Amino acid sequence: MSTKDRVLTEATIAFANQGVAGTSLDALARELGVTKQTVLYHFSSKDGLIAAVLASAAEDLAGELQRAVDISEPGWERVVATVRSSFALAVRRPELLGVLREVNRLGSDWSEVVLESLQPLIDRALADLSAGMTDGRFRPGDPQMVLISAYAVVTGVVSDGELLRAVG
Amino acid sequence: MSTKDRVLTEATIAFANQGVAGTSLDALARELGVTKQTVLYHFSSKDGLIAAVLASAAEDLAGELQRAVDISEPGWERVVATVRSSFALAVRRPELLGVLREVNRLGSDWSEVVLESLQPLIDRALADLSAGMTDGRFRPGDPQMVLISAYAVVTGVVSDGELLRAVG
DNA sequence: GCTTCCCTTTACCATTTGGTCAGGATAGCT
DNA sequence: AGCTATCCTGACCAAATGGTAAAGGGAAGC
Repeated sequence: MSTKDRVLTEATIAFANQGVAGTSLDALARELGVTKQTVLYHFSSKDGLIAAVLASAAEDLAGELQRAVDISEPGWERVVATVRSSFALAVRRPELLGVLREVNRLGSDWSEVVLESLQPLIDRALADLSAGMTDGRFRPGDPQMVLISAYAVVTGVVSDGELLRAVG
Repeated sequence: MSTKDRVLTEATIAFANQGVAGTSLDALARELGVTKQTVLYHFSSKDGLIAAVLASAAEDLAGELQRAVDISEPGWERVVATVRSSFALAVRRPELLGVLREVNRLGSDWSEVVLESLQPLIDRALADLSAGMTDGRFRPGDPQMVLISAYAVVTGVVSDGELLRAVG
């Protein structure tokens, strides 16, 4: 793996675990066994690195979810497949969801980078849920609330480890 | 309100919004119209401030939830009252849940400070859920998973504003 | 051989960080 | 009046922060 890619993946993990503000370029570089200037060579600034991390994380996330949608039939089966795949992804690559959460405190300028990849998936999920509810395949309810709850539960289970311990 | 209390409440909000690492003592003091040394006078170090914020937030949270539990009858009514009160609290003082989330990246040393106040409530909720499930008042399921999901949804709805916008 | 391009490092820099130390203001007590 | 305790600030510090400038090293092309 190229140094640039190693920086990207390590930065994603660090941003998810310690937060963007809690991750210094020095610490990140040290973790990789390079100097901070190497990081700044590949990503011209910390903001540049953030943008790259967000874009790649969103793309990965969207890609994996899209695959789960594509291999399943519409209806309930697709819902199950998507949820199952989301949990599997959350276990395999928790940093993707961690980084997604970090977007909230970076502000709306940054969220655009992420939503560019995710918005189509969100819209499609809402449409599918809505359709399934009207023709009686799903229990009626607010599709937006269902989606938000699903997202919150998945990310919560994978990201809120400390509080999870308290519950058991 | 005393300066010390003002620092505490402002620090809670700042920690919840920008994260602990993203909140400098200088910025916090500037927000309050005092100098950093004033902050360090009341809380001898940043770690001391963190500890105070966590303790007070956990206590507030536990107190408000406890009240909701106490004024309602056991059973389904209590579940509804607790959920309703949680949402109301999350809207009124979102920083309490934000700070709770921040504990996850501070590490297990810090979570002890928080859990000291919250563990009794968690245990009681688990016991009540479990009892209600066995005697048929609630739909059977995993009490721990129910509690975690409820927590995740409430905090997610209140803290993940940016992603919420994408859903609508 | 030499040059060129890509990658990485060493050497700096200005600013910000958490934190210390020595005061100063103000109120209450004797 | 003096004295003390409480609260707050200015000056300062070492370390860490994001970032720049220059230079070395190695492989490929000529």
